[in-house]
Amino acid sequence: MPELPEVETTARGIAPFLIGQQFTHVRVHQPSLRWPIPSDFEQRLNNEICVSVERRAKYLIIETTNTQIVSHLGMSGSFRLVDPTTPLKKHDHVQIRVGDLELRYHDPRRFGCLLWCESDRAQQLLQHLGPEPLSDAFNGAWLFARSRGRHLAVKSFIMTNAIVVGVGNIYASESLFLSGIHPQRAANRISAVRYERLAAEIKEVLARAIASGGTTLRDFVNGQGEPGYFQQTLAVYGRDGEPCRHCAQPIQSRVIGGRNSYYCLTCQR
DNA sequence: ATGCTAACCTGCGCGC
DNA sequence: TGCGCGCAGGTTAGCA
Repeated sequence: MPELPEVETTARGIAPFLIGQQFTHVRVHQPSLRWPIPSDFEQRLNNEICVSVERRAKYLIIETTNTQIVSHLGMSGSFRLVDPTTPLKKHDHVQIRVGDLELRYHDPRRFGCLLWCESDRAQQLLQHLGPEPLSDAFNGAWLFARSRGRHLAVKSFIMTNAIVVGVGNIYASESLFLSGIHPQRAANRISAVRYERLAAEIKEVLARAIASGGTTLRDFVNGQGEPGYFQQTLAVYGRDGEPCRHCAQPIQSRVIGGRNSYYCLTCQR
């Protein structure tokens, strides 16, 4: 599930309950994620005081007095705060007591990770990340400059983390629809003006999704339900064969860069 | 360098 | 009801 808005919502949701608190009763039940949870995770994290919880790209950075954790939720990961007496669910891989609550990392597909920030692996993951989509460093001029000489489909281009972070499969389709750009168009065959529009739509759609996800923060405490943004009306994603909300022509779908992609043949060129 | 594919895993929904 | 198949929000490794 996690696209950038969900990671941001997670960070904002858990931060107030973690910051200033001591981590105790740290337990790892299943270390084999995308990369193994370090063997000293329990021992080294136990009794640490949480200092901050931040998001970078789709990574969560949890800082304590003496160390720093980098976590990615992969395709199916989530952090939830629950009452410590709540029975463990299948695929609850890590539990950390935080005051009166317990933080649990849950990840059925195990594509996520929990790493020490200073590890070679974590540094490798973080070092080539492009600008944050909601920052001023990300704009149409940046996309235009970086796309010269690139022949790949624009959808694959904006999903490349070295270009811009946090644009996942859902919001790539959505932002291209909103900017009237065909997802298959070669990245270097799009004008500066159209990239200006695309950058603006990426910011807009992500900001809206974060605002909508932010309405369900309490879900992180009682551990129920999914963030609300996912219920928002999507213009094209997953609407294969349904009428375009703009022109009523059926929404098309095809695989681009190995990912299913949705678009309107009439509205997107 | 660029760009494409396979791979990592489990769960779910669908057709039979 | 059960079973097999295809597909799923991400990202890296490896190969042309």
